[in-house]
Amino acid sequence: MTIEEELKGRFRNDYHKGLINLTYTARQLSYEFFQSLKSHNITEQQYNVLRILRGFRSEAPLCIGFIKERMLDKDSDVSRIIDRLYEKELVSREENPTDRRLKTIEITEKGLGLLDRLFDCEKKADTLLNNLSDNEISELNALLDKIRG
Amino acid sequence: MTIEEELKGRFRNDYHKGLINLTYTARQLSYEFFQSLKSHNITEQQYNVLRILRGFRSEAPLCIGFIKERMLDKDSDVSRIIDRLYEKELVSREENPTDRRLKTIEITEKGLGLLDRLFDCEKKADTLLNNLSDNEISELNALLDKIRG
DNA sequence: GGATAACAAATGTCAAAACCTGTAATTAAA
DNA sequence: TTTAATTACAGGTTTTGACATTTGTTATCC
Repeated sequence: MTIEEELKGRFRNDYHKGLINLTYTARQLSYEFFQSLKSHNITEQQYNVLRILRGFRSEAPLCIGFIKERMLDKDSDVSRIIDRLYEKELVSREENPTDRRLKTIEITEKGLGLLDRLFDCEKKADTLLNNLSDNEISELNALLDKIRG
Repeated sequence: MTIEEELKGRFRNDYHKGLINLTYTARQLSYEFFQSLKSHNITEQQYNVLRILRGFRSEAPLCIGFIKERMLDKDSDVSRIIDRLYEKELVSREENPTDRRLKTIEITEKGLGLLDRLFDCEKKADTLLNNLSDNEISELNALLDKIRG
């Protein structure tokens, strides 16, 4: 395994190793999932926007700035990502009547359907952590929560 | 913290949460580091290639395919990333005399110097895990190693 | 009320990169 | 020798990040 090669004994300390280890493990695990997005004709950023739109539906109406704040990459060009989702009819976009500077973005039924079809891919991704026991998973989550403070 | 909002109680199970938690935490941590690359006029992928070139110098000569295998994104267009590094004189590129299908890529002194200057950024990144004690870091590394099998 | 600032989104422009297809050169295998 | 496989690279499209500017709208100040 090529990651292992590089992870072998090249670290200043455990903290250094921890950071690299975290990065590599996370990317390795999500790689397969992100690959599966391709066959559904959707990109990683477009998926992230859809996920945000679904996850925060209870806080509607959602505007572009709200989505932007929640993207991991703060400089992402959400206006144009929405453009592409709109063309695929995965989101709707309307003027907010109470503040016409804002646009109200919603995930459509078609968008929800796509996320549902991706659910199988997501579930398969869960099994990537099967090497850990229930206790170990809880430990991992506790440690990660603590990292973020 | 917006990640926290989204991490709140929307998971099928701890394994699901573990995967998302891992992904988000890793991206959050590396975000700052990759931002610092910008001021050094180098992109994330270009940094990854340079790091591979330095890390595996003992296994020279390194060809493009070798680098490609070790990139986290297996579909990355290493030929053209090398093009850009070559233009900046951060790598050299020569024909491999024993197999002329291959190109021998090496990091230059200028490239090594750039990585050295990035060392401060890397050290600063180590401190991102300071919320964890020595013991907790060891635990984390052990868990991550176990995930990858 | 009217000028002005603040704001949200869209738009323009460029570079980096993923992705796809294909091709040329070279080597390996039949 | 002919055929197949390998390796790098080129052309082209699309997405995205990065940064600046513009447009329309709302809020604020006098």
